Amino acid sequence: MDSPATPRKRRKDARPNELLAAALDLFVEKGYSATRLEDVATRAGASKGTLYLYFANKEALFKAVIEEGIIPVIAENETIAAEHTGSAFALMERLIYNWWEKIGQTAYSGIPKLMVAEARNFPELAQFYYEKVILRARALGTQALQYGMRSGEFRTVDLDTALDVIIAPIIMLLILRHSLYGGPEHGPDPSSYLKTHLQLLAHGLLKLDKETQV
Amino acid sequence: MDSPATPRKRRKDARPNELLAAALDLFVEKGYSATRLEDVATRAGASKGTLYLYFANKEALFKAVIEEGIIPVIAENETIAAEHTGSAFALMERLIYNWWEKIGQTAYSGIPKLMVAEARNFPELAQFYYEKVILRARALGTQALQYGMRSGEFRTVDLDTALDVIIAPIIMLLILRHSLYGGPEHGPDPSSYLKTHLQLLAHGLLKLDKETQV
Amino acid sequence: MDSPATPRKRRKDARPNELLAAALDLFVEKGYSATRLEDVATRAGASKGTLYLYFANKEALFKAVIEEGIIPVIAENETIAAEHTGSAFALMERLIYNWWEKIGQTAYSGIPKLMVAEARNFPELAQFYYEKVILRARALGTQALQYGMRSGEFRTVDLDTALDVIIAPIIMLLILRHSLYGGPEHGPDPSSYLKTHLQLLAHGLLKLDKETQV
Amino acid sequence: MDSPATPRKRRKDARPNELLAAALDLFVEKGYSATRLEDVATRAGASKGTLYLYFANKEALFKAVIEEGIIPVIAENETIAAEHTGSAFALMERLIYNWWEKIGQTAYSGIPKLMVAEARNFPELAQFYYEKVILRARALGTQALQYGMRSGEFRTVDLDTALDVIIAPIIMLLILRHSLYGGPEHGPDPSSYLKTHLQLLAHGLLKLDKETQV
DNA sequence: AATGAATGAGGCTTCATTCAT
DNA sequence: AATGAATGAAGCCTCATTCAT
Repeated sequence: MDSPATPRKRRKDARPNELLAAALDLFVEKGYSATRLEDVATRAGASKGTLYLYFANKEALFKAVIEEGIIPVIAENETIAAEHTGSAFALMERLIYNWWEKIGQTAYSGIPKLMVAEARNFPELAQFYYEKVILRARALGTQALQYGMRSGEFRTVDLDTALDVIIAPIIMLLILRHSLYGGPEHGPDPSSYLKTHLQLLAHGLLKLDKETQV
Repeated sequence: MDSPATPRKRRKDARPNELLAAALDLFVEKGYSATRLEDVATRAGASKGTLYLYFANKEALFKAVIEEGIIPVIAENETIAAEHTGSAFALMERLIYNWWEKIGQTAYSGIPKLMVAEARNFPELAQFYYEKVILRARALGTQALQYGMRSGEFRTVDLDTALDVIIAPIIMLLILRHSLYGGPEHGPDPSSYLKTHLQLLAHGLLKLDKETQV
Repeated sequence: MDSPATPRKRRKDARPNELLAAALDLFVEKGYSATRLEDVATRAGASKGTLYLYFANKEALFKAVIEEGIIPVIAENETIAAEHTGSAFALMERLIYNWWEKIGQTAYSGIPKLMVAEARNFPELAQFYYEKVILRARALGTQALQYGMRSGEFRTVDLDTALDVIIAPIIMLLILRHSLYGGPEHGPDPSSYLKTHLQLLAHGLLKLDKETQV
Repeated sequence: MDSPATPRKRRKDARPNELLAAALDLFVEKGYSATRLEDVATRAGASKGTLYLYFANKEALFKAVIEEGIIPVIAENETIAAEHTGSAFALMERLIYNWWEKIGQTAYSGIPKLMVAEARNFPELAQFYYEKVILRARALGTQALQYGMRSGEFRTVDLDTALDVIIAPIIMLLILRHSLYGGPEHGPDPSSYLKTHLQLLAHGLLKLDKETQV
């Protein structure tokens, strides 16, 4: 009944997403600098010129990739945190596992490594990522830590530093899988890595009388 | 007899080191790809041609930087481990602090970030770094963990994964200081960061009855 | 009977003129080469494709602009010359002032500069303009000069050269207003410029005993 | 005895001038925009990259052309004016003829047309040319006119406008030879054109009782 | 041992023109 | 009659590497 849009029209609507998907793949594989826009276009089945119909330049393309793929997950986590009832540690687990599912297990997992790699040479991108992603993500972590400290569930720790130390292994896992270990299929096994990390955290963060929790 | 070399001779011998120092600075600041050999030469007070007298190409220059600066520290840590007497945790601390002193507080601190950033695009470099640096460094960590587990000081953990989780925040600290936080003078404060990390580790790794240790 | 065309019909007929008007504006502002057809279409409220319905290509569009705007003024001046009675100098004044009014005070004033700027790179356009505009305009000037010389009103001068020297400041006025002086609203004041020019001409061309004329 | 520099050295010293000469030719032939730097290099017997050893970019190359070729002539005319003794009209003639000889009869004669053609699209170049060339050249003309008016040799005229009208045919002569007339070898004959212009000027500018002069 | 001039492949971006709808 | 998505050739500029001196 509702005959699908004409092929032509379908194509048009799909193009930006096809380009974004191709861009994500290549940015993750090669990094920002080394990704050639022609390759992005070709992988999306388009020509160089077509890409410029949808994105003003390389930088805009990259920002769009972030905007489409990373920021919605941050927003999701904000909702999770807002609606959470239960222990602070459980909240941290949920935030970490949701992030892992939506970012860590997808091609987006390569973005943090990319940012780390190119931030110094592309301050504009670094600024964008810092404001739109890092600040919002850290705010969530801070929230969870404060919640746990106030409720007496966690020991008292320095917020910023503890957050750094908690986040580091997670980011590092992403980074390793996309750099020295040569592709997400190699490197440490994520699920045991995360379990180990959370276990160490449980022992490290929780007060002694809660030692029995995992 | 032991008369110092003539100034001329001194100069000549110094050239490669001047070039290596300049290369280190620029590699760390810009990354491998974005570092221009002309800038390296200029910073060393030499000409582009001269650089090619001492190093076959960009890759050889980079490998020489690693060879001169990183590998000796690994060797030092191997000696520390071999000669260590005392608790396993104390050994881990010594290894970590020596690494921090010799790498973390020098320009070499930028190398891990660089490797992480460019490994995928320069497999030859990645291979070199993996074999000469990563494998040897991990062997040391494995050693310390095994030692602690055998002696009953540490809980039983999966060696590789635990090592990953232990190393991650240290590497991450280096990485952050050289990327998103825009220079080693920014980012988390290293000493409290490391202290926090070791503290969490102490709680996470040590068996319960040792909980009183720091 | 003479019912006005339907709005639809009106619109349709207006399209080419809207496109020509937009093209004139942009050609004058940017020059031929630097004018983007997409901008022309957009300014006319149409799409790029539509433009190609009415004009085979950029060149055809440009020729149409000339055909619509410049050539009719030449034709007008031919009528003025044919019907003129009075002094030769008065004829020259009328031709110059009519040109000034119809071309110099409109967006068409930018065309001579454009032609001068691009003639070498677009010989086809140069040829067109030379035949359709320059030759016909010069013929009029020649006519007026001959008329004045035959009647004894003007000194004897070399026709072609005198014509060049007479025309030059007028064209130059147009050119300046569209180039270095950055827009028709700047540059020399046209009316005093033209008056000065005609005054110098009067003194230069007229025989001594007519010195009292302006 | 003084053996010539080595061919290599010779080459090196000559390169910038060879490039400037090639650039002048092509800028004059094609205009600024349409000149391809690769063509400039090729014409100078060099490669694209070599050009960038000497000039930072297209703009710098163009400015260097002006700096080398036009500005010295302005300076020369400033000296002529400063040292002139004789009639104001004679000074104007000397300035015009020197300009004609050094600019009008060389490839530099194409520069004014280029500037007129591209000023709007390259404001940076326009600014440069206006300040370094136009203002200085006009100052000279103003000087000569004032001198003649003060001495009673010239009628009283509005300085700026008169200057415009006097300069226009000269610039126009250059322009025509480089645009519609398709090359400096065509167009009006310069010497009779200039003579005619000066003659009209003499009649137009000089007071009546000097009418006998040429 | 040292220089630095020269090269040319490679990447981002623009825009006239085409054509399926 | 109108659209606007798509193409791809072309131009500016960078930089690792070579080599004559």
